[in-house]
Amino acid sequence: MRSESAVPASGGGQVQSVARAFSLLEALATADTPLPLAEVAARTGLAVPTAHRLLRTLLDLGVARQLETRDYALGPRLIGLGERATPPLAESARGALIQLEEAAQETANLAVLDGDLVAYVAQVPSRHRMRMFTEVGRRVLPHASGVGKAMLATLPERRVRELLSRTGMPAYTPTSLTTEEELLADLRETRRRGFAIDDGEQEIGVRCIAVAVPGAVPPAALSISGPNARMTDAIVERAVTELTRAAQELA
Amino acid sequence: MRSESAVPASGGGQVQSVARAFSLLEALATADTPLPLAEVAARTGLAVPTAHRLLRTLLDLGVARQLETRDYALGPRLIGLGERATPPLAESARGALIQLEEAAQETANLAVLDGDLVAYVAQVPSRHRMRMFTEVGRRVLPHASGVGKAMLATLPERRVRELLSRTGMPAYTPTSLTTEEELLADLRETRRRGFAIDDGEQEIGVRCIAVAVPGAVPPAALSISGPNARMTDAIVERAVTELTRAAQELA
DNA sequence: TCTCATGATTCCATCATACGGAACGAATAC
DNA sequence: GTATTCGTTCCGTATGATGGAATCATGAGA
Repeated sequence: MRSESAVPASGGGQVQSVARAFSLLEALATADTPLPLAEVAARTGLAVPTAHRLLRTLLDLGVARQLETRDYALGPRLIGLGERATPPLAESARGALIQLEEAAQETANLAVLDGDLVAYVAQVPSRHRMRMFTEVGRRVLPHASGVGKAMLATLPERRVRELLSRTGMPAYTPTSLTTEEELLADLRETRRRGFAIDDGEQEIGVRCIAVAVPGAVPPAALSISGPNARMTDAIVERAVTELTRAAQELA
Repeated sequence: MRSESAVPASGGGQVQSVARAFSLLEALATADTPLPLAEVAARTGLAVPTAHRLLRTLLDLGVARQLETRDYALGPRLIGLGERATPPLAESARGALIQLEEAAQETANLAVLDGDLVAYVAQVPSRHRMRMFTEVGRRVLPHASGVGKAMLATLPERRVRELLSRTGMPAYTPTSLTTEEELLADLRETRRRGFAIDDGEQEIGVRCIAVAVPGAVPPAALSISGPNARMTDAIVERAVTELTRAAQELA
């Protein structure tokens, strides 16, 4: 059996088959249409019989389902799990996110700090055709995202240093901050001005404005993000006002 | 390694560790509070080191998360999966379900036919303290549920017979229908009166009124259910009116 | 209706992988 | 300071996951 790569979609894990199973689910989630077995196998890099056996298990569990065409899709069991995994904050932020998108016409996000990672828990996508793919559930390192920096700015420097020592500061783009001092300076600036800016630090060409929800435990933040061509000063100014108001209301 | 029972929470599967992983998630979902390792292991019947290894994998994948107390809870990754697993119908039915609960003060459900099983995909729980545990994601056999019978009544008898030959007709309570003829008669009656009744056939003491969504593919149905002490004739009459109206609107 | 091709499913020999008892370590209570 | 409880790591074992090859559906094209 090969022990090398094998599970590209999701990160490493401990129990191979479980990691592979979620890799399959992720593939089904990413596709905007149900997929035939061969396609799922190809996308996950699994051997066809292996993918088949895993999918059959997921089918039995109700976590995947199969159409008459034999194509596979996500199953209803995930609905309940997803709902119960949603923090109450996400529910109450729904309205705020809708208003934010309304005001800025750009994607509005809510994220919380989950351990050392930032997890996106709710989103209202921009009405524009060109927008970020929905990233609810995605987790990223805090040092290179608007929401992450907004949250870190609420923590004592000692906690930030500890976190960074565990996560490191990999660069995703040329503008990513990669040293502790750079980041701490940025956080001071964030506290001063009351909001965080991510100018292509996570992904080239994407600008993001974020404000922490005051007093939230675990830390949480709201953001508005879009292509920097559209995120003009005027929009940013408007976004800051709305974000700050929304964050206050949530608190 | 024991090959006997081992995974009580969820149904059988093919790949043991995947079935066990979901058994753990189910345990976390069922608990209304985060659980320590020992407790999760106990509830799933898994050995502590096994549960630990699986949970660590789920942690890495973001499907579970761990609080500072080391207790485990469902992770944010499930939110996105859950959303994408939700059929569009569930989204648009939200308003209708809220109105239904409003009118009857009893739990309102939306279910779809997933293969041979009925899957609950959306719910607005009753305001009463005494009510069904949320069952979004749960799948049951159609012959013994209100929504199931409402859906089956829309299918040609041949299709119903085929389905029954695959699923069988186990009795859950003394009033469960257990023969094909009984069920087919019930379905004819359902078509005649325009709604299905489940009088304690799924669970003793629970009465349920259901109406199919006309023309839905796959078949879908709305229902209102509650303890039969509260599901009086007056409530039922009101429920039927509202359910029928709501089902028309959804179609 | 009969190829043929494509893809899904089942088999099965192989051994890597998941397993869990036991030992160890951390954290809290007493 | 000691005991107790709970979490984590170790590691030998053999089970259960694996994937190449064979078989079986399905649908297209003639």
